[in-house]
Amino acid sequence: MAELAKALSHPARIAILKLLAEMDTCICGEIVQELPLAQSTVSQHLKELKACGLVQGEIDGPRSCYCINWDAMKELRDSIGILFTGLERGNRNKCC
Amino acid sequence: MAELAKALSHPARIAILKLLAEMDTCICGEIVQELPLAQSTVSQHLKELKACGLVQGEIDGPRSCYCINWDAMKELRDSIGILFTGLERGNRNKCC
DNA sequence: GATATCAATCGTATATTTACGATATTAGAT
DNA sequence: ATCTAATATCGTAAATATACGATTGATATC
Repeated sequence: MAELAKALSHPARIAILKLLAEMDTCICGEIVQELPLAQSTVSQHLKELKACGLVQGEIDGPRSCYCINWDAMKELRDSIGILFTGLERGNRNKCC
Repeated sequence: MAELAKALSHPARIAILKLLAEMDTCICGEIVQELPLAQSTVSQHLKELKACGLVQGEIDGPRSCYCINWDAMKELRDSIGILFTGLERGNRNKCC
């Protein structure tokens, strides 16, 4: 879980995930155009997102096609959900 | 949001949050006992969790009392939720 | 006031992350 | 076969994160 959270711990990667989530077409280097980062840097972030499973990649001719792995996103949401069980119970603290 | 995610990006901090969420009493140095880390390290993690608002602290005599800030947790859940709108729509990808 | 306890902070060594330019790789176009 | 465009990878510098021991600070107890 910490691993998945780490993927979300950088603004650039969140921006990438948002882009992929919004565009239904799985863009590739269009991401580079949208972000103020070098191509190699974006490629590196995409690699990390792919490594932890949050996105999938497909080599489509000379260009690459990335898209969100919604199953992994579901897992992420569920695992984070554990932390919020207290919210549903309306937990209040004894002190603080 | 990246800032909050970063707080969750380390196993020790997740462990601390879980401890605080489970025990209704706001423990302090008991956390040190539960984790295989030095006191100073735990203190540092607590400081980070406090800095991003996920936990609150109170100095109670010679000891410190920490507890979860449930409002901040709610915000975290909501902000992360943005990424999952596609899940509710049953999003499927065009490719990959 | 001296002492003990709990926790925060400091200093520091090591590891990891981040970003970039340069280079390599791949496949379509000429 | 060559050239071009889109990406991935490599090498590397700078910044940040992590962990620890040592020290400091605060408060209760003797």
